[in-house]
Amino acid sequence: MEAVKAPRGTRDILGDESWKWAYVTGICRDVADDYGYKEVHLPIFEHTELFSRGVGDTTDIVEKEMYTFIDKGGRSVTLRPEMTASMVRSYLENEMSKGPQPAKLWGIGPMFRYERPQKGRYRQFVQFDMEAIGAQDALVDLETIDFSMEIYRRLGLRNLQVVLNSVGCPKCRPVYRKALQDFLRPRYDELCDTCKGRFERNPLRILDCKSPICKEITENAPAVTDCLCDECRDHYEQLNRGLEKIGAVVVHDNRLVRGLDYYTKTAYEIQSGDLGAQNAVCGGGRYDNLAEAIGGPHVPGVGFASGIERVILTMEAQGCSFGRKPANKVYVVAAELSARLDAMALMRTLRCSRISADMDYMGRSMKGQMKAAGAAAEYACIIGTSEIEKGVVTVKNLKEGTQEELTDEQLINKLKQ
RNA sequence: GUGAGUGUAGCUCAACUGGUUAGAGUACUGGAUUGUGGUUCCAGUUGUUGCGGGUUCAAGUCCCGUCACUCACCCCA
Repeated sequence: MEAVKAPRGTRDILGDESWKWAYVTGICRDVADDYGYKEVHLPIFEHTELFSRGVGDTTDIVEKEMYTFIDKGGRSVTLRPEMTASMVRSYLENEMSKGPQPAKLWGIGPMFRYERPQKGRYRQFVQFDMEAIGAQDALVDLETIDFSMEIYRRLGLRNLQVVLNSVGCPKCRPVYRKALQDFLRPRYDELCDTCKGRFERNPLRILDCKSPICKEITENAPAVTDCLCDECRDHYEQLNRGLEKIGAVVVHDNRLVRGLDYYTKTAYEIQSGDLGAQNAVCGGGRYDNLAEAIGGPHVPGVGFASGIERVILTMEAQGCSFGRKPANKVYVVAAELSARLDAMALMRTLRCSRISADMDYMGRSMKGQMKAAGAAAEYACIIGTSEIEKGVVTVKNLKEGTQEELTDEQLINKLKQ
């Protein structure tokens, strides 16, 4: 019988890689602390309704990418495809509006989307997510973008492009929508099949179409930013002034349309030139109508999500540092089989002093143990009958090849430094 | 969901147009060196050629199916 394998689009992150994850998520955590955001732990599955109403039931995510199932109580639940809807749900449910505003939250964890895997795209993937809920000031949009850029700056990433757009609000979007439809109508027949379908349902997405014909047709289409209402225009201008003030370089792209319905006003993406087709390392924006969509009062919010796999892929492509790879300080070598219990005791002493140590459990020869020591540790601590008699341990510096005899106490003092 | 490419040892890859018992490097284990690794030398272990079926005297090689991986479309982090 064939052994069971991990499901498609999932993968195991093993010891040769997991330390990189600890480094990256540690930096995300540091930045969140410095920006005054608090960590939250939210459920990995939610009522399906949260996403169909929040993300939008005509979006690809909800229409064809969700892991939805009926639980034993007959409820339809869904493995979260993104975190923002849960964040807003949590804000409402925990009455965070009664606390300091905006509520500044962050979280990290796995998301699930049923898609065909490719480079930088998995069915289970990890996102770092931050949200500022309860404020409509453009300064918060600015902080959001700045926050994301600061993470990548600290990680040492280069060649990133911040792509910015405003997608308007319920007041101006219908105006733009109509302007766009009027513009496209004369050449409707030439649009690709998917865009014909988008024409009524979500014409903004046509701007994002990669088919050459559609690209050509939309080339001179009216821009969203030309149709913004006064409020949205002000907001966008304030944000741009702020970005200029902090020296952020952004690219304006009127075609940037996010695939989630809840975005209003600010929409942005940070793209990496060192990924494949899935080049967005971060995506976010404002979602002033999300709270209402899921049955709450009007509560504005902004935030972004960043895909950790993609960040790590980009860092690897750019040769960025991941800090120090964890390695044992000491490998304890038992010169004879009879000394293994003493080796074990020494190892325990070291570990209790927070000196990382390991030893052989395979009954290997001394030579074999030394070889393992050389591959895994800075020092070899050799213990055998002569050491036991003298009450010492032979300590060998494996890089320099020097060695000396030390008591346990001397050894700990030496290695503690 | 669509398209293309790839599946041979733990890893990286060989095996001419189908032709003997599927090889090499690396890794691993032991030895040379009976208490000392990273260099060298010697020896040894490692395989359902992804899986299932078909064609053939003969299949790692050709055909069909299936699964997985990779890349792209789509979508997005």
